[in-house]
Amino acid sequence: MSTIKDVARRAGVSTATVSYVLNNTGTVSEATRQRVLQAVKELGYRPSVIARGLQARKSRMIGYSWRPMPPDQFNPILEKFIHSMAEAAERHDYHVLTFPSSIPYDEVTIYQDMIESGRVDGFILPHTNLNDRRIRYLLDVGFPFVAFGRSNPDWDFPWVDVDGTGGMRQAVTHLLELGHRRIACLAWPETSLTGQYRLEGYQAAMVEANLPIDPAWVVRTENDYYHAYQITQTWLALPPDRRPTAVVALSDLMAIGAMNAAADAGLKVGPDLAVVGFDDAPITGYLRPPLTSLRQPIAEVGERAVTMLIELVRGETPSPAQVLLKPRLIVRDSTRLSKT
Amino acid sequence: MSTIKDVARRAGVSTATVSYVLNNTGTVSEATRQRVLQAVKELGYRPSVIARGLQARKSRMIGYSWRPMPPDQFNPILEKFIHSMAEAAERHDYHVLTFPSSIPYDEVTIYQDMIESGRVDGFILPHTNLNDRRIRYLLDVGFPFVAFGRSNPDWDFPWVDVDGTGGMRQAVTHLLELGHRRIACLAWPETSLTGQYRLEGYQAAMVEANLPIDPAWVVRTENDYYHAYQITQTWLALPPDRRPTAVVALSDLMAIGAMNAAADAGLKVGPDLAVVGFDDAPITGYLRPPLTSLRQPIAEVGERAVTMLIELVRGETPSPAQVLLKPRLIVRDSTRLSKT
DNA sequence: ACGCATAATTTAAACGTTTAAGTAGGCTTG
DNA sequence: CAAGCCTACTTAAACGTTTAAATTATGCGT
Repeated sequence: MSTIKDVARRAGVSTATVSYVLNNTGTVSEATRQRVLQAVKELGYRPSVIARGLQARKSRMIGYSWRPMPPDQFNPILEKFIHSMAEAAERHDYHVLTFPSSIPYDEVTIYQDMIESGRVDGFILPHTNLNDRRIRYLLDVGFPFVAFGRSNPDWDFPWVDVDGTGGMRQAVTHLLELGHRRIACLAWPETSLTGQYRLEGYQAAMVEANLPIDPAWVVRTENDYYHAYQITQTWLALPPDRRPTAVVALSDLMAIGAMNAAADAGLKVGPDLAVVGFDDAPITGYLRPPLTSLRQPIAEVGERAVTMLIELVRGETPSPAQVLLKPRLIVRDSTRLSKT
Repeated sequence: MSTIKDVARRAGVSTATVSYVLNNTGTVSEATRQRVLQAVKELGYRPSVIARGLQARKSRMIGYSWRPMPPDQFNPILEKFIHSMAEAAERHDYHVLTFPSSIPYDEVTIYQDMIESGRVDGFILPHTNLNDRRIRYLLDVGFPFVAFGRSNPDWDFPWVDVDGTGGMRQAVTHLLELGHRRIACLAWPETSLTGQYRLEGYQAAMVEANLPIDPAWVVRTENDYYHAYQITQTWLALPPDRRPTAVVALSDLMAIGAMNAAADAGLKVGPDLAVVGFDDAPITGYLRPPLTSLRQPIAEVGERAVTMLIELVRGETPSPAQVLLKPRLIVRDSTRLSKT
């Protein structure tokens, strides 16, 4: 593996000149520039990113850590997200370092480790929440990061998020147009900010349509298939005038629970009970019936987050520093009335 | 951020001594050792991994690139795999660098880039095949890697793989025990080595049971839902004495295609047509009926591959250099005879 | 008290870059 | 034609470690 010294020797110049040519800095005559480039080509020289990193005190690495899913759940967005981040990063000669957030550790320790050892120049933070300790820590130490998700309104930090409120509003509006009036919502615990935004969208759409929300129609639970299944069962057991004809779920996993509960009760999902999910996981289209769901623009989230982060690392101020993207409702048979 | 010089100054020693203490090399008196450690603690000093990397000409990074899935398909193992690799790596102070294998590029170029810029010390290679150009290249340049999957038998390189042959044999044996005699197989094109191994397991189990394989029962196709759906339809249209009563698929995605084709034909999956998948994706348990599938020990694959790779990077020779792990058949209702 | 072996520590070079500061030489300018 | 100014380079220090080699301190046997 050849170094800048080898190139300099072969081109008959100093290493400084080579460096200037490679970085398009300094003033170099066209003749020497060509000689240097020739030498680079002949030797197949590639600058060492580590040596560059030492000099610049930058690693050109972006750290990304996600919460591992329990084995029976799926992470519908991880692959696309990492992929889009890595691609965007590569365009700027950055790379993505994935590290696990093992449970035993204090959540913040790993981030601290990564910073202090100089492994990464910045972070993308997924799964944010109110009073997120990682955000608080990174703000305190002034280390660059961009969050995928929001947090406390009085914390000023850069984020990209998907508009859960708008998404749920779309979903409910869609159901209203189909004639549904009694719409239930499989929600998340109050501790989830993301869940809160989504729930608000449901509520807002119902209020705007002047429809009452029966308290029984909103149930908060962990993101879990069986909970969703059971809750749907209780809904189906309500008296006819209170029984929901449609369910919007905060995730595809819960939507599947609702679908299966309905099917097991002898109902036809779609005509008898409409179901909408959130995330548009790749399998949704293969379910029976295929599930209507809200597709998040994951690739765009990853791309914009990384772009913003690189600006931050360079000392620039990304503008806008907060980006809210719209999800798109993918309509499938789980919200179609006609019996297929 | 303090450096080794700061520590040396504070402890009243040279930087060399600090380095010896930190790495447990050289001979340092207990008194100075304590003084150094004290200084380290007081300053919150952490060695710069970049500076270390420059000196050692090592990045302590493991590169991992995977083929992105088409949007309508899912990668059932990616999350677990990256997670297990990252955890194993961290135990040895290594980290995982994920990079996309963008289509436009020549497949090998990206690996070359990573090597020549000194980004990574080794690779984990997923999705191997016969005459795999990445393997050939890495062998030629002598760069450390461990493959997840096998390749040409006459190429000697370290790999970890899941025993597809044994897995399919398990699946078929399970079906035989349930009384099935006409078993079909949704296979992959001949170009897929993994597919070849799995298919051989199916064939071997049938032969051992002295059962004839009707040529119509083995259909090779790309890993695709719709193909699987259509092929199953043609099977169901066969005359009763040739119509399969069970289907083993080389992936969950194709198994789902088979299940849906059967359901749409008015058959009950399980009693009327048994279906077995491969991968045990997290959703399989939530399908109707839940899908019997072969679970790959992904976490162990990741862990062992990384351990082997780190040995290689250190110049050691991992033993064994080839590891074949058994998948486990998870039996669910898609292969149960009783009508639920 | 001396020489010697060994233990403890320091010096300085090296890893592969970048870049501030310095230096020639040619060109303009009054 | 000297003073100054570009242009096109080079020199050398710096980034934060490790480590071979050199140096100094310590203890031991006689």
